[in-house]
Amino acid sequence: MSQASDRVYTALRAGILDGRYGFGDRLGEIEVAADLGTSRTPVREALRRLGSEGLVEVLPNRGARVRTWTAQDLEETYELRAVLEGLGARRAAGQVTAEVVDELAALAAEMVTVDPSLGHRPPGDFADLAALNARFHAVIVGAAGSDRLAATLAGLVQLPLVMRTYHRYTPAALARSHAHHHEIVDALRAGDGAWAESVMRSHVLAARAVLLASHRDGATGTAATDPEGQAS
Amino acid sequence: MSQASDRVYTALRAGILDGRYGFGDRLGEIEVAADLGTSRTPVREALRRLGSEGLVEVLPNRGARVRTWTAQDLEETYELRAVLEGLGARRAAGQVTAEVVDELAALAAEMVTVDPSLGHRPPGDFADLAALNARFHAVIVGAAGSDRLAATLAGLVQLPLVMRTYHRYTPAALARSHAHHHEIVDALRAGDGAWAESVMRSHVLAARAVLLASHRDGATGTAATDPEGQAS
DNA sequence: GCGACCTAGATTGCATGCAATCCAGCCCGC
DNA sequence: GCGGGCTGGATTGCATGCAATCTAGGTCGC
Repeated sequence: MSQASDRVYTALRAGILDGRYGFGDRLGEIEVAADLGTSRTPVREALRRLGSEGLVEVLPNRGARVRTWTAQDLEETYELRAVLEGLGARRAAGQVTAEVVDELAALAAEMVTVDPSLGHRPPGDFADLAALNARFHAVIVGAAGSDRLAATLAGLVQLPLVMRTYHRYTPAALARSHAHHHEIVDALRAGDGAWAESVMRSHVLAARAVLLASHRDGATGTAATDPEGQAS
Repeated sequence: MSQASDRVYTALRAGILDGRYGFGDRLGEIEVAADLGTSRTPVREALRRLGSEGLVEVLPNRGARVRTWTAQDLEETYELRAVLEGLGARRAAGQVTAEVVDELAALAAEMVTVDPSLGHRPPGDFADLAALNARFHAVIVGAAGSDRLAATLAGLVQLPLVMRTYHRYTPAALARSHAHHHEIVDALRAGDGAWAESVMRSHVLAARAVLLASHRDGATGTAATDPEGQAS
């Protein structure tokens, strides 16, 4: 992490995710290097890395730009996540420990207590909810015990982060999301892989529906001033 | 492709897949650069790229080495492929054209005619079979029409290539593989997504069983002198 | 007036020099 | 004899110079 290359990667990634760099913005090597006080070499490496993760597109001899997302990109990504997170939940159900289930139950419960739509936070303040949700999903993927699955998913979760997903949820959709979380915990505690997989798939596909609906309503998803707020 | 970085990437990838570089071999930047007649910069880029695809592991300040595969790596990778290629088959069933189905049928038929175990090729000559099989799967993924799925799978198919999979198939397993191919074609022609998905999953999981069995029998999978021969 | 060509500036891609880090072997002390 | 520390060699990581490529603007011809 003291490596310059990693610093540049982290900085660029954060800049894209919180909207400092908007969709389609050019990322010139010289410009970025100057901004971050380093040389072009680590910047090149970071850009290639971000390119392989799908956050930026690099054109030969023409530099890199922040990738723009179409409705189809959203749909494909969430379809993949539904399948892969479903697989993760199924695997987790077969080997998760009681301690981890308890942790997940605590996370699910806490998410309800920080839901702005339920009056526990100022309206629009989804920061805590998003963080807890991310952790909830991360714990399940971890409990699946497949490094390969975790790595594959890591390359897909990037996209939702820039969309400030939670801001698009209606209170009803949020309530459904909470219900899903609790149901997933129950399925895992029961050791029922098929159940856990099924609920997880529903959970992700429901998130996809929310995003697609809001996408159709003209919200282009240009990440604005708000760093957090991704869901599912 | 005239780009030096791409040339190095292709050369290294080929070298790993056909066993010129064995599992665990060190890939020094200077050494590789000298071998390929270029400088260290494009070599570095190629190594990072191969690292993100899982073919080599790069350790900070310690260089890159060809990744070694455990039984668990095999299992996880094939589990992911089963799910993802199943998804691809399901999507393809809903939108594939008659022309593409005909092409797949032709590929499936031709695979039978080049099967060494059926006496149509010298024993052990799986080159044509492997090439046709790769094309068969690629056509289906293409027919699924999801760039994101194709990209995700591309990062997973790397592994089987080094294992010379087909050499481990028994004649009975090969016959089953052919039967799967024909059944997938039938399911696609019928537009039956659930059927196509199910058969494709069986197909990949059967391949996993072959690999795992042969892995247990002490075959470490160190790709030897034979460039081709991957299956499913 | 419009379009193709050409040139200039800028940017990426590659090569190479230098500093930081790591590993192996050796030496010294116990 | 054995273990810890240290030093030398080698290798990676970063910085920077140079060549190749691309884009933009203008100019010339029609």
